[in-house]
Amino acid sequence: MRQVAARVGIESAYLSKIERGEVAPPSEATTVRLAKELGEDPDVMLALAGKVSTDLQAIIRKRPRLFADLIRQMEEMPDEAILRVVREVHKGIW
Amino acid sequence: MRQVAARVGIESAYLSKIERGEVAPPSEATTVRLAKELGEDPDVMLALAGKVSTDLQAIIRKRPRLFADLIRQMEEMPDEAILRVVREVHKGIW
DNA sequence: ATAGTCGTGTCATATATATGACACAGGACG
DNA sequence: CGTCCTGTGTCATATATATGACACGACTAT
Repeated sequence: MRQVAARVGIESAYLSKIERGEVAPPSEATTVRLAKELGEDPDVMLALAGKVSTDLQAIIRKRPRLFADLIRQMEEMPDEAILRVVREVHKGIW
Repeated sequence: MRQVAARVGIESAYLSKIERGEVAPPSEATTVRLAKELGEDPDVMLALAGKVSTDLQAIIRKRPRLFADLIRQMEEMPDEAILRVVREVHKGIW
């Protein structure tokens, strides 16, 4: 634990508390470094920490109405359907 | 100003500072109440305040990878293309 | 047994976030 | 001219956020 903490750049005591949920989840930067160290997806890790990465937020804020509508509409769609959209979009069909 | 402030539930002095950017943008709740009072779109208002509404964030956090990919891919798409997706999705094609 | 390692409890902040309270200077208005 | 309203400057917090420092009891390996 001390080694992971050192690599992440935080105190081991702090890491211990984080793991056991004794303290609030760490800042975005710390969470991301931790995710990398543990080989986890940063976005997933941030979600577990109850956060959404600021770069995603920045994208949304550039066109709030558009993205707000899109995301709210997709709330109830099954994963599979969203994945299709992602792939279609990726192929540059739009 | 005092009337708007009163309806929004904040001090007029505070509202004054908010308008002139002398203080950081208010909390999400206050920003939304202000938006409603001024007849603005809450999502747009929040965007101006540098925020993204927590309900959108909650939707994203439920499926972080999916939405993270989707949003990042749409970053460079023109408004029009995103609008098409929104409408298609709305029609229940997916 | 003892020295080192491990996770963890306790205490202390430092910085940000979000807002209230109050008083005051300038102009409008009767 | 005095009153009243308007926006604003100053000061004060209260609560959250994010983390460090240190010491201690349990265990492990020599």
